[in-house]
Amino acid sequence: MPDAPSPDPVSTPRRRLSSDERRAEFIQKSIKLFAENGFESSTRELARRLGVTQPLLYRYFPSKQDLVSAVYDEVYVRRWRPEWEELIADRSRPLLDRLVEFYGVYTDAIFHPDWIRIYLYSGLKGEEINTRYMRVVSSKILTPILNEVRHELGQPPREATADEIDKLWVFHGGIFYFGVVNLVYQKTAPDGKGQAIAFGVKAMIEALKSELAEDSAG
Amino acid sequence: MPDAPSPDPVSTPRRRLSSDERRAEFIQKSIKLFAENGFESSTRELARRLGVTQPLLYRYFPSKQDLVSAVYDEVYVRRWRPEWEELIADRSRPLLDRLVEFYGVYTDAIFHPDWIRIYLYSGLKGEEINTRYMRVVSSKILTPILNEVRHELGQPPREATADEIDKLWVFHGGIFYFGVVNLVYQKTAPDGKGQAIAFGVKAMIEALKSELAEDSAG
DNA sequence: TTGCTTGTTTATCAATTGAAAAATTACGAT
DNA sequence: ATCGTAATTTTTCAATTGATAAACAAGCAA
Repeated sequence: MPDAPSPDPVSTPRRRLSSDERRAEFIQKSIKLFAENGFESSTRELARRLGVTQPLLYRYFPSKQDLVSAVYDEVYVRRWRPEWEELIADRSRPLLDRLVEFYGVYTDAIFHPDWIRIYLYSGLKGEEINTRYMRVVSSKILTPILNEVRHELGQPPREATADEIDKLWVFHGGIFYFGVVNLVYQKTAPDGKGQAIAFGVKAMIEALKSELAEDSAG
Repeated sequence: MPDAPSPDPVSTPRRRLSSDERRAEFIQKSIKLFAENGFESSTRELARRLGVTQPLLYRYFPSKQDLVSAVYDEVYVRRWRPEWEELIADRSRPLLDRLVEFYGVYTDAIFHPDWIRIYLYSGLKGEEINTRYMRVVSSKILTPILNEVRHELGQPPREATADEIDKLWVFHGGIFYFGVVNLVYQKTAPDGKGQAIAFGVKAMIEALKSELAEDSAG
């Protein structure tokens, strides 16, 4: 007995795609499927959603793990925008403005069920790419923000301490977790996103300024 | 061919436990296993870790899902301390002190790989108990904190708006996510926990006060 | 039309899974 | 010492899984 009843032969007279198109379809549908059900989702369910038989997958990916890696690449690497770093460091604008705008566009990129869920699933799996991503956040977002706050205080840039980075994780994580809560509560339109970001950024800048000023005074 | 080589007959001369003890053992080992590998962990792996055969599980739990439910009960329900709510509301002490202490003991309870990972796994599964837990956090932690901040400003208590709760989620989530980051980075001893909490609480109180004062002025 | 390349399906495997039924054996009560 | 209850194991299923090999067919080139 074959595994799948195969696609409806009437509505789908067996279409044939180019190698590149089919591969891209596999990756896109995988993102949806893995985001929904985790990486233990079966290759048969994936094939079913594509209207294709399961062994076809192995024409494009030597193993399921290779498909997972392709998904990681699409989600983690391809969605990062290098201009984010420039936005944070643009001293022609007030810091508050910059950060509010940065978190606006950053969350526009990552506050999607796909992204957040794949991020969490891969983190729980202990995937190296997840750790790597967090180091990128630390070096390309958190450290630059800290530098900008220092600059506002007229302090010279210096190596960030572990405690300082921890504080920035509390702030950054607060905004991220706000996205998670919205997801869990199924708020389809995150109306409060803007004000939540503004609140977080303001609170962080003020608290950090007062701590950094304290340090240099003591 | 039997599935498991069964426990070493030398070191383990086949011990026999009471019904209650065995059941408790199943639950405790399940927490570890599910936290490590997710709820798709096999019942055979669980039995192997207990030094017991797999079908024994079904003497104690009608199905794997029943075991999962028992784990949820242990993690979500049994670890909650009702005295936390009193701690937050104890107006004989300064609010900052109360909140720093509360988040100290609260994170002592939940900043463990077991708890955090089971929380995340169950959240991704969309389990109802996870949503329920978040509502408890909202009503028993976030709303009370908001009330206390209002009281400090001499404002009368009133129903919290969705935006206000969102702001408190940003703060609370920041502290929670700090725990997640520590877990991912494998920091066995979360040294910076205390200062991260102090930073978060201070930042939140200040930012919230200034926003609430603004509102009542405008 | 013919033929070839390659996208796709069919058929099949071995391993793993949750679960049921029946046989066994530890151990406390008598 | 014997007996019976209940804890535990043995045996076995059917379903699902990732993966392979071979057959098939769509569509382009000659």
